[in-house]
Amino acid sequence: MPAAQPSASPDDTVRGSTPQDDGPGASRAKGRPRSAAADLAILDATREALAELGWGGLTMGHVAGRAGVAKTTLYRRWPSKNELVVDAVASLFDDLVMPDLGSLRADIEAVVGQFADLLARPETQAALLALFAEGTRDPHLRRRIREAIVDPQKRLVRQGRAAAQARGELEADACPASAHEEVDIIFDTIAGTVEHRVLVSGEPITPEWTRRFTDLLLGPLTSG
Amino acid sequence: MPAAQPSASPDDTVRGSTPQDDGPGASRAKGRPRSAAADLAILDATREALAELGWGGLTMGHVAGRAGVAKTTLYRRWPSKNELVVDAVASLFDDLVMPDLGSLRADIEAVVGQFADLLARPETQAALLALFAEGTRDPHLRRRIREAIVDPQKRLVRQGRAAAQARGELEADACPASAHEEVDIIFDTIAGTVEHRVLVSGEPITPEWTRRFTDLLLGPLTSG
DNA sequence: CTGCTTTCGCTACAGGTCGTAGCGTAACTG
DNA sequence: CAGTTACGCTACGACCTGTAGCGAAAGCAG
Repeated sequence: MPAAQPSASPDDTVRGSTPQDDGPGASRAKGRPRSAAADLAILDATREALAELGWGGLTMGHVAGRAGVAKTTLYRRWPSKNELVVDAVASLFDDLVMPDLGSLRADIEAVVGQFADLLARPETQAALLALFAEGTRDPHLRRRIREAIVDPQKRLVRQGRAAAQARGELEADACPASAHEEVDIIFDTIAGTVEHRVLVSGEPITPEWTRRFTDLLLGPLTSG
Repeated sequence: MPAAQPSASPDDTVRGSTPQDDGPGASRAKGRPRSAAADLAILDATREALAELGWGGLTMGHVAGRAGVAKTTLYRRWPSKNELVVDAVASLFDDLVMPDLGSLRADIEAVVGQFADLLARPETQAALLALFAEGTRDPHLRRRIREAIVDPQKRLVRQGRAAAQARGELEADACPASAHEEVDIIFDTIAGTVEHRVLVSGEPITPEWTRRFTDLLLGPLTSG
């Protein structure tokens, strides 16, 4: 087990979505630069392998071969399979958008539908729960997952609430702290429920199901 | 609690949790019987190893050594790590009970609290999401997980609804099919949300959070 | 008691993955 | 040009998997 920093690499990539995300002014232009094409090839190969072979079938050697890179090149950028998959999957979640369709119900149903479609993709299915599982044992990885995948999507809840408040469907926030808690609860509820329905129960998200689930969410929001 | 039954039935099936569940008509009681003590030792060792080393650190060889059994004995009963862990973890979920505290709100909050406590245990944390992840790629395993772990807990929702209906807090079910869908939605919502909060967001289930989450659930249930 | 059957613990094995090290070469900078 | 870094390749020890073979043990039928 990698007890300590395994990478003596000069840049410890513990942040943004791209491994060689050299910050502004980070004068990293001394030797041969890392190939950006290799990054894309590796991330693409990771998503493909994820969809084809699943989490358990994905190996660093396979990804390297498929991407046309040496295995050592892979390890030079990502210290482990977990971190690699976080970056490979994170971008998929950026396609989610808050549509603003004119009513809170329509907005919720639209977002639930988008999330269901995302969870129907084999890459996502193979990676998401496995990453979450690894994250329960590795606080650093969990933080990375939250920063790259989970937390950015909370914008959807905030945008939806703001739109509904502008329409008068929801009251304005009493205090910021309470609003923050509310956003967290709504987010955990939508994300957790849809994930459980699709990935654990293994049953599809139908329009009928979405309608009933939205009924559940809308009750307290609209009544008080 | 498989008390050593000296009776004729050598295979006291505990809801199919017995390893390598030979179907009906399987010839038994011919040669040397399998050691029941070994089963218990293996399942205990599995839970211990899960808590100590996590899902990734758990290996068949390690479990065998810790249980004082040969590795071949382990493979003779469970074909893979996944199936072993299903059985090792399933029993933990049987402790959940529906208390019937006199109000639907109190009942929900109590069950959420129990589930949160269960998810706080390291064995559960290490195993649950990893099993779910494996289940997304293996329909047979997913079915086993549902039968052994997930579906049995839906009784809690049914019992809670029945008690609330007896109290007059909820209307009687219109039609059985609709009631079944309702139970599924409630279950996926409670299980998924609490799991997401604890295992993904990594934040604790406080009484305050439980109260707000119950508000969310209670809205539509009580209003109609 | 004597076979028959099955399980048990042990050892060994081939196959695969991990993560690292070493090498010579390629690319880019000052 | 020298200096620095990335690259592809090969090889390696360590580990886990799942199976096979062996002799011994534990039951049951006669």
